Amino acid sequence: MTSPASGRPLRADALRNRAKVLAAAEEVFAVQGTSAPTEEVARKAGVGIGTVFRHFPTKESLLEAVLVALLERLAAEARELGSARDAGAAFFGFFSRVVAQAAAKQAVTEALAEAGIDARAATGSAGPGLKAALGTLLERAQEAGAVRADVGPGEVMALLTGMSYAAGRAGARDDVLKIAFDGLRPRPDQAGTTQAG
Amino acid sequence: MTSPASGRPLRADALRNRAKVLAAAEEVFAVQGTSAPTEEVARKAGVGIGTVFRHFPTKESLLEAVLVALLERLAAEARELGSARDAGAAFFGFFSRVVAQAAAKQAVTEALAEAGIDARAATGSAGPGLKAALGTLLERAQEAGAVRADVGPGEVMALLTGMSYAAGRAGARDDVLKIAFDGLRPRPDQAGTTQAG
DNA sequence: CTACAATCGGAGTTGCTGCTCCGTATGAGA
DNA sequence: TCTCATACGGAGCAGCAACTCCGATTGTAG
Repeated sequence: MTSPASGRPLRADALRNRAKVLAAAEEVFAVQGTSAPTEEVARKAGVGIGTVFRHFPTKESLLEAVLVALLERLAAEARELGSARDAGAAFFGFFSRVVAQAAAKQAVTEALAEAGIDARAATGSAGPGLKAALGTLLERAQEAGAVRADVGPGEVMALLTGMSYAAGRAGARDDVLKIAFDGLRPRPDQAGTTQAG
Repeated sequence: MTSPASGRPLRADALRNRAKVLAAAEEVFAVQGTSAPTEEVARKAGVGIGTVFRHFPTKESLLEAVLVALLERLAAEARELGSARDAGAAFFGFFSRVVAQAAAKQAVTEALAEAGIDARAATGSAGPGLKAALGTLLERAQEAGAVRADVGPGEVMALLTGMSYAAGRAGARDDVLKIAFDGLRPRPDQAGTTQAG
């Protein structure tokens, strides 16, 4: 996505501006939330509004580009951890890192929420990417006996999304994560004593 | 809050309209989100916009009234369960019910998130009310041995908020709750094997 | 260096939404 | 029933933010 769908490559300055806009958007949306005005992004990037809208024809497309970038970065991180020695530590560590990022950047939580809604066209490619990478991490952790066997990637994504939201809004980061992690670990004794109604 | 702060009571029709507006607002915000236009609320209530703004001088005050109502209803429900025979079932059941409501009404999640941020002036009275009622439920469940002893109301509120968000956005309601509940139960063996960094 | 197409900047347009204002309608006390 | 303060309705105002347009600028091929 560094050249237009049609024909020739972007001019050098256009490419530079595109990157500046994307970086500025990420920061602005992280700090002020995704409802921040587009003009703010333009100002931060040091370009005119027209330039922002030329590269991203709607605000939604700009937002999507930012979310996709965030998701891809997370997915890449997850993939790197896929070959770690301690699968349990890799899984829980990644989980923690995502939540920590979400606490700092509200946009991360939104990205996760959108990624969870698979049928969604937006972030369509990056969402599954993260989910797949997370799935690998999860499987290895389960094989290593660090995570209970009866949970799938979908539940982990949902839990991750929820914890990210809680970390950003309510306080108590680590204490709540501790509860979630204990819930994810294998239960030593009884197999299923759950009343969820 | 059924009569104006100043002097005499509301006229009968005014009282009726106030209730209609509040009910309509709750439904509209639940279905369309809290950014739904005020005019939509007026339409649903069958009154003019002027009437909405007379009873609630700003949109924020209308939203606050809705959230307070939701929180108070939840708090009342929690208080009723406070004397149930099975303290564990009462606690987990209440938790489930709140999450189920949040899945249906986006506004509930927002109410919880605001209630979690204590210093907030809005919903200032209802937030602590829910937290206190939840705290009682939690304590009794802990005394009954149904919930681990090392968690407080703050963590439970945060977990509740996160689960509510996840229920509304990502799928997987019961499965994720099951994980959270297992995390809340006492661990039979080791006391604290948690790596949260 | 020149020519020109690609790109830029930002004032202006458009549409939406919170909120106000005031003429009209109505509940309630006398 | 009569009176009038209370309350109503909804057109209109104000501000904001997404998006467009075009004259000015700039990268780059020849």
